[in-house]
Amino acid sequence: MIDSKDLTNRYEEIKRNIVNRNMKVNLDEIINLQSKRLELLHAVEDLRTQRNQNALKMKGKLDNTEREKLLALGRELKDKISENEELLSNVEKQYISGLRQIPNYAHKDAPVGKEDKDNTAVKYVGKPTAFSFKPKDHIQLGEELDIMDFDTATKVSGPKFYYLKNEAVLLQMALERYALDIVMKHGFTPMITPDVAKEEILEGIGFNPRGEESNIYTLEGTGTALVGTAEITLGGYFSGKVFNKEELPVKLTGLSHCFRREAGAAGQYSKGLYRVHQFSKLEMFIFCLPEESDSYHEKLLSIEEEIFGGLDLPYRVVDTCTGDLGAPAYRKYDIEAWMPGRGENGDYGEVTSTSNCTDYQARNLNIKFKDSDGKTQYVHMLNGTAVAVSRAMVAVLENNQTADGKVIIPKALVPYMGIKEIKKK
RNA sequence: GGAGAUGUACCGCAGUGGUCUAACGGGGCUGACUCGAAAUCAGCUUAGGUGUAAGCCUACGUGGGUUCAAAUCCCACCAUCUCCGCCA
Repeated sequence: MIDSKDLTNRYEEIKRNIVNRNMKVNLDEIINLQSKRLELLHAVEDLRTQRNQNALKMKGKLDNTEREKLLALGRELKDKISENEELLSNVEKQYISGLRQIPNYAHKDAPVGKEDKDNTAVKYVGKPTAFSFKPKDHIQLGEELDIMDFDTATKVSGPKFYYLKNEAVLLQMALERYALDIVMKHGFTPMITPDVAKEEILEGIGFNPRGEESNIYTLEGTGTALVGTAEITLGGYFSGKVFNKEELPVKLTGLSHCFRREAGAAGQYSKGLYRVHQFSKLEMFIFCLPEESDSYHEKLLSIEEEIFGGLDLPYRVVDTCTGDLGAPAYRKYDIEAWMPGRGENGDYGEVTSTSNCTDYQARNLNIKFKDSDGKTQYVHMLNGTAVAVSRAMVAVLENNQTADGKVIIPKALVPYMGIKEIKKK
């Protein structure tokens, strides 16, 4: 969430930002709750002071009438306190949940727009792959090469699940290891993270585990959920932590499964491996000083480009518009790879995403650093995809197919796979 | 899953109803002594909220309860350790 003091200090800016992000938040009501909360807090604190002083008077020996008087007052205060505390806690809950609805500020250069159409392509690398034949999509390739099985997965697990077989298994592991080596080279600590997280962590990162809109699978009765990304477990890793200034930046990279409900997602653009309930992803995460987060964000993007560019795949970089940012993000870049089997004649499809969430998540998760003068401030937190295996696989297979139905393995992956091509059995 | 023990501030640990404003020790910081260091001595050293400020309020694993008053008593839960059972 944002700093509660900003509600009045930066009122106009917050209001404009909510509009730019195409969100509906009743800011005035939240401000109203804030002052109501403060009023009740003062009342409760005043009553507690009276209670404490009254109790203090009863320490020593007292005569009976005096004692009875103090006891009566104590009882009266006790009732008043619990009455007011209940009011306070109700108002507080509403206030906090309102405060959490307010999105992060947006970077001044983030394009203003309502939906993904308004995202700005800032860079093109390579040209859409040209074929002398009609290219197949990855689903057809996967079946013909006997490396994927969607139908059986639907029978066993339901729609939007998949089995990988044979070379696709090697390809998944090769992609993970290839990306891991690059990310480690940049000083990230490798981790394999839990695939389950507590709801308070999910919410701190900015995911809503509850409700129809939620993209998260909750584990009933446990207070936990399956993670949609290792961003959750990497970001939650330091919840409650106070860093010394010299300890920053901390750079982590985590490999995890990712589970997403994707309720209602269907159609041409979601087929096959592109949108699935479960996939594997290597995620990068940085905790840093506020003044450094913009430059680390650029750094995360450049690592993503190094990974994707290294596979010789055509892609573009997109600067995400305000309406498409997601509440915690201050700025977000996506890499969209060319996918020849997407849509009628091929299209770009998102393969990575990197966000600078500034102090928005840190305030929820209480992650700070101690300045040289001993003051504490919230850290800035950034995340970025190193490789989302299923989507990377779509791009690799579809771009590297040949007229005779084979797939040529990108040079960078050959050492990790031990083979140069995938052909029919 | 069963039995027992433990959970207190950066670390260790004391505290079984009211000066707990959380002792004591370690560590850290500042200063004195010293050419400098060690040793020694003195002082400081949890976080959040609220208030112009003095101050006040909150937090002793978490959540409830009892009481005029809870680190302390009661209930539930969580975590850690030891032993047993099961298990990749």
